[in-house]
Amino acid sequence: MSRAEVAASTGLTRATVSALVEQLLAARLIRELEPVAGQRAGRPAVPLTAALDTVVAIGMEINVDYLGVCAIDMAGQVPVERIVHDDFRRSEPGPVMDRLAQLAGEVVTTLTDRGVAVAGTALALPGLVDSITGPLRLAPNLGWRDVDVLAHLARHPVLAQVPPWLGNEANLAAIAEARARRVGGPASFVYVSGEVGIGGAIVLDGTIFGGVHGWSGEIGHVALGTEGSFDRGGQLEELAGQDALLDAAGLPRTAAVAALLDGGERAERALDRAADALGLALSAVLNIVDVECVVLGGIYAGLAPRLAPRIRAQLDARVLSAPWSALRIEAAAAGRFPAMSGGAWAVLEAIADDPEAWVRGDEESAAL
Amino acid sequence: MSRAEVAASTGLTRATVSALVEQLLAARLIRELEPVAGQRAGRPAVPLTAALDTVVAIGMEINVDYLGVCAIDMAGQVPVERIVHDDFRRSEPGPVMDRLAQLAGEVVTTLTDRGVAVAGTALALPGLVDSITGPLRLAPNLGWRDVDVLAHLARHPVLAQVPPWLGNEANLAAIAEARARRVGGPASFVYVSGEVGIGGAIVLDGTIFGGVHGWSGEIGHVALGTEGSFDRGGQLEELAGQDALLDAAGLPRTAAVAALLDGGERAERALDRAADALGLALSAVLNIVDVECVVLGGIYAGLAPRLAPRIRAQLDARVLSAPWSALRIEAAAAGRFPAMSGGAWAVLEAIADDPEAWVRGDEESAAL
DNA sequence: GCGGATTTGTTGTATGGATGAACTTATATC
DNA sequence: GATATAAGTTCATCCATACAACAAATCCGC
Repeated sequence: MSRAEVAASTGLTRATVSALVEQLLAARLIRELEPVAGQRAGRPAVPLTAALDTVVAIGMEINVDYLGVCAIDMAGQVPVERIVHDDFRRSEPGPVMDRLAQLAGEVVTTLTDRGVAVAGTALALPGLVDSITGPLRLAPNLGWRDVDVLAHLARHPVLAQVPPWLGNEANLAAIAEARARRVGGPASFVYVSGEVGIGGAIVLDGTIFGGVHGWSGEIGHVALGTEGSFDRGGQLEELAGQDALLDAAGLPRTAAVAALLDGGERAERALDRAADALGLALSAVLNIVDVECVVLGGIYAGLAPRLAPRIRAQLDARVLSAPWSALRIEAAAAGRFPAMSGGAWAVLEAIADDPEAWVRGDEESAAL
Repeated sequence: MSRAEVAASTGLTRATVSALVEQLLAARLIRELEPVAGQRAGRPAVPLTAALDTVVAIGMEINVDYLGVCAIDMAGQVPVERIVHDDFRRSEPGPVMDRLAQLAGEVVTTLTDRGVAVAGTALALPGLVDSITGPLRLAPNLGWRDVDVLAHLARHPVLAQVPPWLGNEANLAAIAEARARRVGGPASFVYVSGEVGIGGAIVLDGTIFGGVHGWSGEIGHVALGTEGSFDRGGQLEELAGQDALLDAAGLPRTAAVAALLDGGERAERALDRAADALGLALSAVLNIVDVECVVLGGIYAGLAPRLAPRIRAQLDARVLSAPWSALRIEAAAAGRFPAMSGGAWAVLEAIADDPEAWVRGDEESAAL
């Protein structure tokens, strides 16, 4: 996309676009490629692309059985990725956060030594985070409750410089998914993040729909199967979460989820039941928020072909608008650790949305 | 609110605000009140208010047992309101729309004769409307399906001049409710419209959350009570809709809903069960979209004190974020026929959002 | 191989919406 | 009545963008 194309698609003049591009180049947010003499007559256009490895954001994640840090640049490249596998069920928050901060500190210093500007950091957590700064209210599968993550991480000097944005794991993963799907215009979908817990997020035109506190999309806790009375009835997570699935299939909880696909009759029944439960919960979601696409992420990504038909049957039967909606059920397209890269991407997107603020801030810190 | 206050709260200078106010006054969108010598020293401020009876929008509605037309001006006054009661269950679309058009035509000509500018019209329908122009896909309780409302109404010359925006009854009612609640900043809530059907809408910061087609909020069709299997299970509307409620209470369907409040033991049980069903469905809504307030409208407005405790019990038990959310369950505050006035209000809000476009359009039509 | 057509990017000058400071108007207070 | 205070207006200035002309780099036809 050249200056002239930008001008044509935005309605600004080429002169204006040139001036703006000048600033972005100076800020190292974009770069020029070699002009490629096309088939058309006229002076060849200078293609503009996101800059490579000049400005990065750090994405971090603490999840049930791993923690990790990655960096991504404006071009979406991942110059660094560090993962530590461990079991954090019922863990002590302090030491876990210290390990993360340690890892993140190493990554940040490595990058700044290479002259790369670190624009910001983000941390994905499997629970309810109160705004992007607030405490982690509840992370059921870690066993954490009311943890002031930001205050703890600020004790580490490197992270105090770039205090992380906190976000829900599923919400940030959905951002990564939205990025992966944004070819041909922004996407709208419901993202289902299947892990030990089941999270979710609603994306409209490429933007997360967070709600008042940012706690939208908790589809794992939608009530199902009330058995005729309204007093009982389990939630989706208890029926279709990773542990529930493996238990129902008679497999050990340490088994790979892929084992379900040729796990015999019990596994088949477990998958059918999980798909029905997912379909029922998703029918509620789609009656409430009108989107046309369900994206299955986490453990469901690999199971998507197996689950989709039964999910679709529930949706077709129960979603009022189904006859006029081109409902789609798809496997997630974002890579491994989408929450981590999604968080980093959110930071970079904020810069892309308001490059002026970043340029100003950059000059200020240069002046110090 | 004076020019100086506007300047202070927007960050613009008083000079700029004065210039803009000048235009709005010329367009008759706002008016000046008498300066009131306050307690403060200094020149008294000239209060500015929405103009009265100079620019109006027409709100129309076709519902199951009435149709109507009203006009409201920028100040929210209702200079005209015309209602016709009738039963439109399983009606023929054509004649019903003709009756509405007839009524609307009279209202419009009356107003224009008085020198009032009609900014636009809106029509509320109890069903799925495909965008604000598109056909009415489905109105279950009217028995209408795929009706091209706009084309039919355009056959009436007066309405062809001001083609209506089409909208879902619950969505437009929620707009009226948002307007009634916008004191002290925009409101976020889930609106439940209890009628023969149960509609709903999600409002975030005063804006309807429509989704891809504008079909969000169909909570009447959320599935409940699956009896252990996922194949069966009714929807909320069948359990807590007006007809279901009256049937369960052993009352005739023509009875007033208020009769339930002292309808004996059967009515009590029916109300309990409806409240539980509403609570369960709303728990799904609140897990999926994070808002803190549920507004009960339609028939539920009058029943709110009776229903709220049981609804709240369900929400507290089932909404993951309930412990950190100040959940409120309230009766609707908008007046009678909220969908009608909400539609009209939506038209006026569009003008308030972009007064320049209206001023331009006004000058154009004056030039003709 | 060279002039014309074509498209890109840049360099001016012009303009419209907002700013900021000074000014006028209208009140309260001492 | 003098002074302080606040509201609204006037006017010179600024800044981002538009507009127009130009330079640069390619393709095309003869």
